[in-house]
Amino acid sequence: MKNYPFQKIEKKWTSFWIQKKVFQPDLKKAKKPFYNLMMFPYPSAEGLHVGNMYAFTGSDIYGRFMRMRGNDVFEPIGLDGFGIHSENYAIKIGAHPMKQARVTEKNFYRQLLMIGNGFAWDNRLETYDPEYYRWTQWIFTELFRAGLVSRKKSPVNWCPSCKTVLADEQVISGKCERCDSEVVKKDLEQWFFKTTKYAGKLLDNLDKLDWSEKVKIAQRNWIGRSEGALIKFAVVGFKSPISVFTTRPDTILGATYLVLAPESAVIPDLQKKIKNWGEVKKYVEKAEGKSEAERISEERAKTGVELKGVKAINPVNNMEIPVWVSDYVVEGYGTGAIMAVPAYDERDFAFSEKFGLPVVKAPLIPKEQAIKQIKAKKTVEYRLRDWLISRQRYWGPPIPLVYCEHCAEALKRMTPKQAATKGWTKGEIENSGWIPVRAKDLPVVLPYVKNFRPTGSGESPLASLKNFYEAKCPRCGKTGHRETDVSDTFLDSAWYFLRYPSVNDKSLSKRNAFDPKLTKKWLPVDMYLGGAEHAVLHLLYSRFLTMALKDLKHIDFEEPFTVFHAHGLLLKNGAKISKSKGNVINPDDYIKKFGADAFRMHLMFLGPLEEGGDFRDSGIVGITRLLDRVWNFALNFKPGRRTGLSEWLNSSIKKITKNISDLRYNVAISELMVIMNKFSERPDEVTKKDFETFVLLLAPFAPFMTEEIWQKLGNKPSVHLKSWPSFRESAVGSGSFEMVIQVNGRVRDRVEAEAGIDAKEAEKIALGRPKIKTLLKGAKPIRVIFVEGRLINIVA
RNA sequence: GCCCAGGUGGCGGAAUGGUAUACGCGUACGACUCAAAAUCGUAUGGGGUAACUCGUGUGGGUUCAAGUCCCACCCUGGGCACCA
Repeated sequence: MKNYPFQKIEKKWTSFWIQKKVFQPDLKKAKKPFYNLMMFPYPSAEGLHVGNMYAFTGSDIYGRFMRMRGNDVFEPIGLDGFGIHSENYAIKIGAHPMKQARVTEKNFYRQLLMIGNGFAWDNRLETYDPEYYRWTQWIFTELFRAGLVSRKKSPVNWCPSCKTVLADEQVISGKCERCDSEVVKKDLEQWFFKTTKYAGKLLDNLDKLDWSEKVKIAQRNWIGRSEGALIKFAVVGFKSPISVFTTRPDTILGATYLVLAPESAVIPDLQKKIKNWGEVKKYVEKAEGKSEAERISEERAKTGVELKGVKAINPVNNMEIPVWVSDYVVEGYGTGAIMAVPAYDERDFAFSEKFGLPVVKAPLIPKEQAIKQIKAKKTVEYRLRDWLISRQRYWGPPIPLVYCEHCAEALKRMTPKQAATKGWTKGEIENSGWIPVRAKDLPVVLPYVKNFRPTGSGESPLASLKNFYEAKCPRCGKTGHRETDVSDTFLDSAWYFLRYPSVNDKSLSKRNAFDPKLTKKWLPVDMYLGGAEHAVLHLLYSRFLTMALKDLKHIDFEEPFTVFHAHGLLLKNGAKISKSKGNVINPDDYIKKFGADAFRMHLMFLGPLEEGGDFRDSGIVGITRLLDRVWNFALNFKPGRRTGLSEWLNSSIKKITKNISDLRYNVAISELMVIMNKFSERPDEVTKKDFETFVLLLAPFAPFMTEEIWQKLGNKPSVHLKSWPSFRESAVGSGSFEMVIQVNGRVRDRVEAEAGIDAKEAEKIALGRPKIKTLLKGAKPIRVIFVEGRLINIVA
């Protein structure tokens, strides 16, 4: 028994594949394009995490399978190396992110080459490459011009450790998605993408997508659609009413007070009427300073202050009811004001209990009737918020806007309509004075800044560079100042899949973010694989951006990923892998020791890809044993005579094909083991074709060894471009089967029977068995159930 | 609290309502060896000498037949969380 010399063979085929561009499809001429993609990694750590290897291998096996099934598979790779994660890592190790990027890039590509994936290396991209981010900035300006970007002052999430604002999606249970610090609220003016404009479409389209169900559910919950009504409550002695949103207009008779969010603009408006203004002001200020975590830690104990002197009128019965302010009502959802119905709402009930407010169990009215009676307006509300895109950091694409006072002044002298006819864009009119940099002047290059660390002042480090922020207005040419914030990393990754097909054509890249023809041919992505943790981050942002780009007529589809599957989590000895636990697995060590094929197969054998697996060192020998056996079988192979083995192989091909399609690679591998066991038992019955079939079935899992064996068998490389073995759906009914004989549902006997027999014949055989005779003691069967080719059950 | 996913040998995990524990790890014994490793072979859910019997988180139910379907509950993992 010889050990498989993986080092030599891996080296040989790695260079062969690259030289011959085996996995580089002709993007223009491909007949059956299949875009197979795994979420690209962010190179923030020492090297590729074993979790990345796990996911990439899972994706690659699918890609190789689809290639052998006759598709032109495009499997690109790149790095998401721009942004806060890479910058934080650079800070941690005391390097400059611009220099560090080159170091990590080299290491990541080395590792990604090692695992033997069929990547289209010519199309790789890095998000920090100015040739890439010029188009990230271009997308920003396109959305800006179309009125999908707005500058708003609002209470936003601020991470005190990362010293920047964050989007809602990047706050996980009150903590920063990157560094786990508690996030606080700050009132700041920031740039937002209007994701809420697409809330309805983002939700409705989910039904049409072939995605992991849990991810769709997470998105549905995040978007949070509620049908309800807006109800106006007049305020005694005040001109404008207070508008509330409710999903239960039918409970209006039980509405005994109103509650406003502390941030509600209605409160300052009512200042003159509020008799206890000092107390109210104090409460509002305190509530605004609370962090998310603080609000949670208070276990929902209700606090609040009555706005004394303010009375609202319940429109259904004209009762005067008090108005309160409390932080259990949130600004930014509905109108930031509610009607409290303590008899029908738990939270309102708790509040009433605490402050001794009346609980009126009033009769309910049918919803439609209630809406009509109080002249309410039916509406749909979404939980989804706009995407906060500004970051007060260094390592990202500068937001390509210039503020120009002259243009702001000019706009003031026009109505929006007039401005529009004069060629001002929607975004420029909405955000007076802000002018996007023209496409031909992009990219706005990120300058080298020695002191790149975040300042914490609410401004990016770029704000300290006069020669950066001083800029000519793209519209009037007078001196203005640049926006100095950079954009969110998630914007970089929200469109990279659009860029891949177009990336290697350098002449093209100067003109287009994505070539229309190539985009039409290759997109949307046919198979996307990645982590479920991106359910409401990357996956939602990408969907939004794709919809926006479609509406701007840059692409002709609105969903980026036709199929998406989430891979599971890889554990080590039952525990989560983390640096703090010290159980990090370095893939390099394993590949060096066992070879890439063994490492790939070991990872995939742990469990179904979508459920993850538990990595234990002990298990890998099962795979190396298999590979050594295959290798030795190949070395000693002498073609055998054709027998029943070929027939039996048919069902194995069928099983393996089905299990790969379902991403159940663990079961496919076990079936490969079954075949090898059978081959070892009866080596002189294995024909050349049988063995070649096996090699083809093994190829997606062990790309290096199978390539070598394929050549040893006298075939031309590459095995990975050959056709997947075919199979017949139904087994040919020949020979015999083991018939199980049950009595009252219990297995009592087994007998070899002819394949084609019917129920009557089966019954005759069964009743003739001595064991069954004894059991029945002469009793006549009440009923006999026969399952063809499997079993017979005698009910007595 | 709500919403998902899941509880199967010592372990990772298989099982179109039809032979529970495939495949692999581990363990035991045997072969080879001076010996060990590697490799190969055999066995391996519990109880029982055996016939047999009990077994897929718990308790019910449907069915000729339930790990699989239905009802109730327990536990674990994940997500959301004062969204009116």
